[in-house]
Amino acid sequence: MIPNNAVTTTEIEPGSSLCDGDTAPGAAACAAKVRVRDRIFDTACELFYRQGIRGVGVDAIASEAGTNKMSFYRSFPSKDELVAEYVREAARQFDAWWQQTIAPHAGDPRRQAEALFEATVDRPTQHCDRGCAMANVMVEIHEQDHAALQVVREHKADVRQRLRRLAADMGAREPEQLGDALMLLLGGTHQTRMMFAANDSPVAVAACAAKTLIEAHLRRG
Amino acid sequence: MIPNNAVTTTEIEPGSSLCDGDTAPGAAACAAKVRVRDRIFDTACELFYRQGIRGVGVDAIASEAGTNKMSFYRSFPSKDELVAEYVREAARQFDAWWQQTIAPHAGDPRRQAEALFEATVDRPTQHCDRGCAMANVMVEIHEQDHAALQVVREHKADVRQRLRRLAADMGAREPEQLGDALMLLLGGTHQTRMMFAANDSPVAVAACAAKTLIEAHLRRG
DNA sequence: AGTTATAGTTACTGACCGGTCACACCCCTG
DNA sequence: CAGGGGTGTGACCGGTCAGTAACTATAACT
Repeated sequence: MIPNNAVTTTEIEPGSSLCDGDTAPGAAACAAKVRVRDRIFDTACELFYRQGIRGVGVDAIASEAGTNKMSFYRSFPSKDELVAEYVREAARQFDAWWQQTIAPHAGDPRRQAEALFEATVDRPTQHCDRGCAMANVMVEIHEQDHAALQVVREHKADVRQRLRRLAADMGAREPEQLGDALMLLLGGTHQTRMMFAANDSPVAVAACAAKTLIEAHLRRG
Repeated sequence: MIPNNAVTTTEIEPGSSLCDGDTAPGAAACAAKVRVRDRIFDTACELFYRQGIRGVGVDAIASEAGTNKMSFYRSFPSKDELVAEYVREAARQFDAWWQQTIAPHAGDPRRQAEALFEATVDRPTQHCDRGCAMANVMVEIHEQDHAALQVVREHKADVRQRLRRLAADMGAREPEQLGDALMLLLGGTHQTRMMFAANDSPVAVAACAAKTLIEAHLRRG
């Protein structure tokens, strides 16, 4: 219903009389609208992650965001669409994290892969650890044709390709195999983070295990 | 409320006049009760796994089991207790699977560990693949004091210990590290199974990755 | 025959959920 | 000042949920 990055419900074409140009007539109202929508969305993302999709209702989201249900439904056509948007946002954040983690080691794919696992292990425990948001959505939604699930599947396939490419770039003889192994390890790291206290968790060895896998695949490569 | 393996709501002590002895007066009725309770429980386990805890109501469970809600509440004190029992059953089934997979390779812990991963990869896709039942419960329930969650945490800690012991028995120099790495890999395998089609899934390399990790830890051990 | 325990049926409660309607409010703009 | 768009408010609808009550039916045992 709503496009991926919906801004307002009003028409905003280039050259429109609203929300463009420097003086931006109506900019205040438009910004306020955006602010409300974003407030709702940010709140929803946090609640969805912490309490699960089905564990939080639109009423709770709205009131937690300091507004009400009607304002919610003025910004989002349905809860299902909000969930889909939540997953897209999670994918965007993952992409940003990935690029940011990779960047310092440009040209060294092996270090890049290792850095990804190190960053996963050392990930700050800001919000309570609930594992991978995508995977959790996959668990909670059992309607196989839900829009959010398609996003999750695409994202996971994308991550798989990235890891395979990393493996290929570092010169592994069987890059698909190494990439997939790292994929399993990464998924397991996120999943396991959910179940153990941070101070004594198998997660601690994730980076080490990744290095071992990489080393083994390069040794005979 | 109800003990783990509740049989009936009536008093059944040794020497009671009901449901004991060889001729077993009342055995038919007792068996029928057990049958109903088990029918409900089996149905609940399957529905919980396939559609998630929150995705299926007690009414659906009861009618799918060919009975009704009242019979459900005569066998289980609440849905939450049923969920806890479901998790315990999942743990029991996991234990049985583990022992059965381990048994043919008694005395060879390395082969045992490898067999566990091979069995995980080759696990028949009987019911739709929804990953690890325990992990899914962990995702779906956000009340941290829920009885089911404690069972999950204990089970995961138990599996961790088993893998660490396997690693130690096979002579790894750092058994905790290898055991934990295998733990991550195993969790990731279950999680990843959910997201990819069986004919082209990273899951295929799980056993191979496990062997690589073991090999690396034994080589320098 | 009468007792007893188990099971099926219907209807109900109270709470919550997703979603909508109607109306009042406020603030900006013309 | 008048108008209008975005926002807050409360009531409401239809549906689902967990859980309960009361009655009936069916056996089997005494």
